[in-house]
This record gives sequence, C-alpha cells and structure tokens, in this order.
Amino acid sequence: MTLQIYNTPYKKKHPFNPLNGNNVGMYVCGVTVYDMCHIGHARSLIVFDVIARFLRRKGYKLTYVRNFTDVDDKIIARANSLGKPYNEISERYIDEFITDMDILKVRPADIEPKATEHISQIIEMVRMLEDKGLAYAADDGSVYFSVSGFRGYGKLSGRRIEDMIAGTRFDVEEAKHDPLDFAIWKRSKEGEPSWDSPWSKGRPGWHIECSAMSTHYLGHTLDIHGGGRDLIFPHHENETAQSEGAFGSEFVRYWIHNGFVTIGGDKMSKSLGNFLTIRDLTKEVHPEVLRLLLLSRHYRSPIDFSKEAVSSSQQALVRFYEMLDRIRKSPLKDGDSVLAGIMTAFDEHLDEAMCDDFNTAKAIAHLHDLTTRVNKVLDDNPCVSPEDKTSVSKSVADISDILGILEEDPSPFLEMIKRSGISEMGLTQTEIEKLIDQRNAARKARDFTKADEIRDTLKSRGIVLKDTPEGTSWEKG
RNA sequence: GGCGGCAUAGCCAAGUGGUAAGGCGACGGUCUGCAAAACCGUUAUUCACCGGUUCAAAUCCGGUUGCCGCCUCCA
Repeated sequence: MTLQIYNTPYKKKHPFNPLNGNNVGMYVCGVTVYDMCHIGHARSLIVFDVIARFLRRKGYKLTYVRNFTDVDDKIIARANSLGKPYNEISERYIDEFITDMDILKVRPADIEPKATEHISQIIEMVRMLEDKGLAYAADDGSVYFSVSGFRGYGKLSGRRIEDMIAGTRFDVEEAKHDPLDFAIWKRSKEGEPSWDSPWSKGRPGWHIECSAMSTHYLGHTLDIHGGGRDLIFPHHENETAQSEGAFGSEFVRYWIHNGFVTIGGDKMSKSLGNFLTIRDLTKEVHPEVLRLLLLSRHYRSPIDFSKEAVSSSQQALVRFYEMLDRIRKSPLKDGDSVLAGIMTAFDEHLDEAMCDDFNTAKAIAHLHDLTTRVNKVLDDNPCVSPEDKTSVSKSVADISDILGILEEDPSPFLEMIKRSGISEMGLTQTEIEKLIDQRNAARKARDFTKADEIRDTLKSRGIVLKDTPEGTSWEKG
C-alpha cells in the first residue's frame, strides 16, 4: 500500500515520495519551554509520534528531529518574574517535557536540538541572508528579513502580500523597512540572554532557529515538516522564506499540520484559561485512554475535549482489553486456526487506513470491528488454537507499535481501571467482596430477593456485578 | 477588515464523484434465577440551506447561514 500524505500548501493528498530513496528527514516544531505542556501539545506530539512510528514500520529510514525553543521572550519574561536566570526555566521545563513524553509513551525523536546550542548555525544563516540582500541590519543592531525581496512569500499559507499589508492591525516597529519584515536576530536588552554576533549582542528571532536547525541536521530540503495548524502563519511561512532565500532550494516537500484540541469548541489557550496540563490530566486518566482519545479523530480535524469524550475513550479501551483478556484466558485446543482469517484481514485494513494520510480514526474503527469478530468467535467456541493466540498477539503488537496503545498486560490493566476511584465512592475492596459473598450465599439458598437487594445496593454506589461461570466479578458502573 | 477551515443520526465520528464505516446511547432478541458482559437485529432514502455541473455528488462549482481558526505568542 502506498502512503498518501495531505500536503498543506496544495490542500490535497499526494503519494509520498522521499527525496533520497528510503531515507526520510522529518522536522517537527517542538515546544517553547516556559511552562507545563497541555493536551494541545500532547496531541501534536502524539500525532507526530504515530507518524514517525508508522513511517518506520513502512520501512523508511527516518531521521526525526524535534526541537526545543529554549530562548525566547516568554521564557525571559517568566524568568524575570521569578527572579531566576532564563536557563533555569528552560532546563526545568525540558525536564518536565521529558517526563510528560515518558508518561504518554511518546518516543524520543532521533535528534532533539536546542536553539541555544545552535547559535553559530543561526548566525551563519543570518549572514547568508544578509549577503544575498534578503536581510538588513537596523540601526539598533537587530536584523530583519526583507519579505519584499523574497518571491513566493505567502505560498504556504495561501496569503497575498497585498492582503496582509491591508490587514495589518499592529503598530509597526520603526526599525523595519516594511511592516511584514520580521526579526531574525534581536538585539538583547541589558540583563537578557545574549550571544555575540556581527550585528549586536543578541539572540535569535523566533523563526530562524527552526530553519537553521532543520537544515543543519536534515539538509536544505526536508521531506516532512510538521507542527500545529497555528504555526502555518507566520512561523512556517517565515521559515520557508528564510530557508529558500538562504539556500535557493525547495525547503519542504510535505507540510503536515495537526488540528487543535478545543474545550467547549474554543481553542485551548492561556488567555482563555481553559487549558489542561498533561501532568494533571494523567493523574486521573490512563495515558492510553488519552492516546486513544486524541487518535480517534483524524489528525487534521479539531477535537473537542470533555469528560464525556474521556469516558467514552476509556470505555472503548476497556472493550479492547477485555477482548484480549478473553483470548489470553481461553483454553487451548488442537486443530485449525479460527482467527487467522480475521487477523489477516485486520492487518491489511490497518495498513490501508494508516496509508491514507495516517487515518488513525479509521484504524481504530477497524480495531472495534476486530473486537466484535473475535468476541463472536469466542462466544461460539471458547477454545482457540495456539496459532490463534500467536496471530492475535502479533496483530496487537502491531497496533501497539503504531498507535502506542494496548501495551499493558490485560488483566492487571482491567483490575487497575476498575479499582481506580472506588475509595471516592466510600467503599473498600474488602467491603465489596464481603457483600458479593453474602449475595452469592443468598443466591445459593435461592433467596433472590435478598441477592438482588445486595446487588442494587452496590449498584446505587456505582459498583456493577457480573456473574460468570468463574464466579462473580465487579467493576465501576 | 483580510485569509483559511468546518457543518454527516440523540451524541462522538469515517468517508473528497459511484449510491452513507465504526463507537456510545436507545429499543427488540439469544444467554441469565433476574441482571451484567458478550453476541445478533433495529436505529441517517440521507450528509446545514439554496442553486448549478454530471449518467451519477455528502463528495465538484456558485451563493446563503452558522461555528471555529489564523492575521500578535501559540501544538
């Protein structure tokens, strides 16, 4: 199956053809490390994690680069407000980021460069742009990129220069020749972090670091460049202008942008105060539930975050794990495989879905379908062959490898889910089990009135019972 | 003001020219002492609205309405 990727500037899916055979270079804009990451960040990180995982599965030799912006106005502002050096802030939040990625099972990128460790590449690029007449040093020692000198500005975001000028809403800094020009080197004020440069003691502009680091590690043309939708303009537009301006070659072959996480339909943001951090959320919600939730919509669509969405994803995940648990516990028998056909079809469907612009929503639908089919087979005949167990674990390993879910051992996972939160219901496990014993004694004595009474009592406190041939089990309702 | 995106059942959601995936919920059934779980069946003659193109449109084009985003830092 050929991989098709939706390319932002063309607004269409195209077959994926890397520049250098099997080698693929992918650069994704990471985070600015001045605060804890929220689930909007989580979505982007998880989406590109899955894309990286899938590209590798397809046999591409991937070099995945994801940066840290570790010097910037927000970091400086944060540091000043706390009276700390800026790098104490950036280092702390890099550590927090790594912890979050660990929790979310987002695999590390191959290279995770920091802007502050690539100042020389940045300065070199600014110099190249200046030499080519695409940048100019202003009197104050800052250097600006000259948008009017670069043909093709606006091609990524689909904007025309004239429209943008008409729409300028903000006061233009006096040092700029043109309102659209943007700083690629900013002179630092007293007390701000700075590096020596031919122009001033200063620091990189926002966009230049990504141009410098991506091309430094992946060459002048990247196969894939990704990030959140909000980065299309101006960040990626400006990156393109700088990189193509400096090197004279195509900067990016495939632009991939993920949609937002919204809350009540609005974009999550600091100013609206409606953001949820990964750390807080994963205290309550299993990381796989969060992954499943964030992957259950196509990566380009917005996804609205809510308690209901979380519980529905948890319900789905539990359904998958229960099916796996059944398989694991089902007795062995000799004879033909009864699941081989189902699993083969699933493997094909999974590949097909992922090849269609990383359609994880469709992949998950196939997983639901698989669950129904397997449950049906087990309903008809609870015994499976050793071969069946193997083929199921192989397909599950594929799912885990691509989506990063179903990596837990089913029984302990299900136990953990059903235990979580029972103390808030004012119950202990011992109490529940004691009541179950009483009920089963009543059932044995055929005192169903009493048995049902006990069951109803538990139900009213949020515990649902399940009678099976192996005994009575319970879970949160 | 400029630019862009989205609108699919009660809810979530896939589907970009060939006659509406999947999940949740609801209802009916099998199973069960009764339930729960699982499975089976039913649940959109129709894809915001109005026109157009086509043998054929949720899918393409034009218009209308509504929601969202970007244009300032943003995943």
